[in-house]
Amino acid sequence: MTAEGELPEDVALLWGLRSGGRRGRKPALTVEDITRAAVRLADAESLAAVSMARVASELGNSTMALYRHVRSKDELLLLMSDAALEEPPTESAPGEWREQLIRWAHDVLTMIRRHPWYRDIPISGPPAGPRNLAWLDRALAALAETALAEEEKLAVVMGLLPLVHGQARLSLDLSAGYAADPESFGEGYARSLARLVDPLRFPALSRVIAAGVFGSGGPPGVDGGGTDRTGPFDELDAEFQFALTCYLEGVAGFIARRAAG
Amino acid sequence: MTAEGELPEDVALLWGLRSGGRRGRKPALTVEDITRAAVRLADAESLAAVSMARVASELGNSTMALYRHVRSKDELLLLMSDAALEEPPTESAPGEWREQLIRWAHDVLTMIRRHPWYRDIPISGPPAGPRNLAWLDRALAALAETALAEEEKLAVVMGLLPLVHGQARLSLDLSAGYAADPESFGEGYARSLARLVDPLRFPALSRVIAAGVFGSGGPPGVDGGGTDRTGPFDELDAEFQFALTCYLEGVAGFIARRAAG
DNA sequence: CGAAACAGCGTAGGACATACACTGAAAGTG
DNA sequence: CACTTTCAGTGTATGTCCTACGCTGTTTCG
Repeated sequence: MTAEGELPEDVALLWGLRSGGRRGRKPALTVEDITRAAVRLADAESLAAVSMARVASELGNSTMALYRHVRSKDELLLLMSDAALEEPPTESAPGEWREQLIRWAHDVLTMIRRHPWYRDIPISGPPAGPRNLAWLDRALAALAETALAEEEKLAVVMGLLPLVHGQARLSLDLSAGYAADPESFGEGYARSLARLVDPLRFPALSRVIAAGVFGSGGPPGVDGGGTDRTGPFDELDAEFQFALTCYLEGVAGFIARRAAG
Repeated sequence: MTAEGELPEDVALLWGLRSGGRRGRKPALTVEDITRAAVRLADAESLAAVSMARVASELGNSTMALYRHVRSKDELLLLMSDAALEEPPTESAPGEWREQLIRWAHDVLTMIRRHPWYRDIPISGPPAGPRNLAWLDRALAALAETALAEEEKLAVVMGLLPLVHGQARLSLDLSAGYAADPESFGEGYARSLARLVDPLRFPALSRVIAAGVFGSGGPPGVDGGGTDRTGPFDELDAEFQFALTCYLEGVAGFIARRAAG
């Protein structure tokens, strides 16, 4: 498609622009096939289940066949990280910038929750994959009508990103922990804390414990840790909602100041 | 110390309350030794370098000796995650709640940066380790004088946490990526983007690119990816500062409303 | 002095990523 | 059609990892 000029290897791979000669045996595998199989595996089990051998056998090929299409497992992970992001909705979202960003953050969050392994893939560089950039674009588009400079729009989005990712990671880790050992949450957890936390050493914390905050509302609502996780994350979602609202209120103040001065 | 009653295994381990008989051969290794050695290894190289074999040989023992003190590698990781957190400063911080929380967030951030592997350890449950709770206590203490209910104080802190952790992860991942391949940042990155990003498909994004935002201020300032990373993280720190300010401004509004109503 | 309890060690099994040399198929060239 | 080049997929081997299991030798209690 576009000339492949001098693009970095990784970027070319992400955009499907690996040159590829036209002589020799016809490939039976494509990069897309491999990525899809890996994503399916990760969705069904976990990122740990994604080994080159498993992916290859899932495709009915030998392990080493994959290395013709992918330089290393890290490259495969890179591909997976872009494939996990589904195409963002194209119709422009309704509402002013704040509602749009809230919507965006929730979309990202539920998307990550559909692919819980996403959080375990290390980010090795700035966003470069097509889907990743599509989501970035959508967030920036929400701020298009505001009085912010382009650089400031980016800063707002880049501030939002860790909030969403951090929230996703926290809630998913806790869900996984809860699924693995429900005993360490709720009641039992509260009792352990009460026993261990010395009111002299941890005054503020023990006041919170004494208020019984930890007792009832245990961990996030989890449907069982299965493959498709659309269940209620009410408790933590409320926290996320709160944090998001606070952040955006701060941004609103910033925008108002920009518009005025 | 405190009776070990019915504490969960993990919690007992974290608080150093593993029973341990007094008969038999004297232990040459303690859990603390093992944890310290593992942390030292992770600091010096990476979390991937922390294998049971490496840790054991670092201590001049055989691999399997460690399993007398630790049930699995996951338990060791759990111990490491609490050990990475240094004891928070005990003198109560000056200033009102907002300054204190900013200070707290920066302390946490620099602490994580001193132990970059911290972000790779999966969180398997609610905070239970002594140091972890100490930091939680300090954050809650900052809000002690405010008009918030105990539950709301916790919500404010729990909202702050993903922000800090997400920021830490993002900035460290990017630093690592930059150290591994500086070409994919700055100039080259901007040029790749300009070539790949179709203004029709990504209108908002290409406006940002056209504004030259990506060109100059590339990645975080990194001193080389070595062991001790106290170098300037200026670029991303500014972004973090911005996000933090926005969040806390929202919290301030919330507190004001609580105090009024 | 037994006997029980306990720390550390050696081995072995199963999993992993991947380097390397190989086989055989497709496409171009004469 | 024959021959060569280029490339896809395979098999083997190396070095790493975690950890289950059984053993040896030491310490302390009855």
